[in-house]
Amino acid sequence: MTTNDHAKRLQERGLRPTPQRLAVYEYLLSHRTHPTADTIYEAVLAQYPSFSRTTIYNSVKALMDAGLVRVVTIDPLEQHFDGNPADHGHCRCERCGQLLDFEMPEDLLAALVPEGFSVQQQDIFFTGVCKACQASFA
Amino acid sequence: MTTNDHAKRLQERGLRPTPQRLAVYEYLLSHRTHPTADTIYEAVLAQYPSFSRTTIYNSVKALMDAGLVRVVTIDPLEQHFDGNPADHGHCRCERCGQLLDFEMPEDLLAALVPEGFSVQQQDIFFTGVCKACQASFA
DNA sequence: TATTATATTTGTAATCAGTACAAGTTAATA
DNA sequence: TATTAACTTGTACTGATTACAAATATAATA
Repeated sequence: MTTNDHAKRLQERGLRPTPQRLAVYEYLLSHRTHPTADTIYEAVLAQYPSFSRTTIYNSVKALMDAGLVRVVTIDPLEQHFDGNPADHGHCRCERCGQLLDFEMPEDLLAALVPEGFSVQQQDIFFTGVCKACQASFA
Repeated sequence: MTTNDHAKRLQERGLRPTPQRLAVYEYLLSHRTHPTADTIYEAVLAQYPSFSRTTIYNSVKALMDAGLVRVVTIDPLEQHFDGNPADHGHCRCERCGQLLDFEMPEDLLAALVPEGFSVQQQDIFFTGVCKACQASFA
C-alpha cells in the first residue's frame, strides 16, 4: 500500500487527502499500538513541525466519519485510536504492555449477547498476562 | 443486605466504613446503571449536603482497591463505576440508552483469547439496538 | 474519659484531554 | 486570476480528574 493508495482511499470517501490526514492515517496503519491523540501528535510533529494538536483531533474525526478509523474503548480516561475499522478484540499484557488483536467469530458473538440484541459495534478488551511473559516468570 | 452488612464487608477488607463510603457503595449496589462520579455525587448530595466531589473519587478508589467496585470501560471520556466486581459484559442500546449486563462463560472466553493468554480482567462492551427498540421501529 | 495519633473528608487550586472558535492558509473551480 | 469552500492552526475554553493542605472524625491508648 503506497501513500497514493491511501490518498485514493480518502478521496473515495469524500475526504480531501491532505498531508496532515495522510500522516495521521499512515501512522495509525503502520503502528498497530492503538495510540492516543497525543502519541500521534508527537510522532507526526517530526515530519510537520507546524502540526497542531487540533488537527490530530480533526483528522481522526474525519477518518472516523469516513469509516477508516475507530476509537477503541480500552481506557476510561483517554481515547485510543485504531486504523483497523473491522471488529476485533484486544488483549493487553500487564507485564510487557503488548497489545494483541484477536478475531471475534460471529457465532460466539451471537451466543454471548442478550437474545434479540443487534450488535453494531464491539469493544472487547482483556487485561492479563501473555504466553511469553508467563513462561519467563515460571 | 442491610447497611450493617455492607459496613461489615468494608471492615473485612480493611476499610473504615464511613458514612460517605457507605453512601457511595450503596448507591452503586442499588443503581446498576454504571454511573459516573458526577452522577453519584448528585445523588448522595441529597443525603449529605456537605459531600465533596473529591470524596466520591476517594471513596470509589478505596472501594476499588478493596475489590468491591470496578471501573467499566464503556466510555473513552469519562469513568463509569460498577458495584458488581464480578466479570461480566455490557450492551448499550443506542436508541433507548439502556445498559444490559450479560454473563461471559468461561469456555467462550477461553475460545476467544489468543492461546496461552491468561485473562485477569474483562471489559466487554457492545453497542447496538435492543430487542424492544427493534420491535418498536419494525 | 481524656489524650493522642491516624485516617478521612473537604474545598480549592492545578492538570490534562478534548472541543469551540476565529483567523490564516491551501486547494478547487470558474 | 478571482472566488469560493475546505482545511489547518493557535488560542481560549470546558469538564473530568487529581494534588494538596486544612479541618474533621475516628480509633487507640493511657
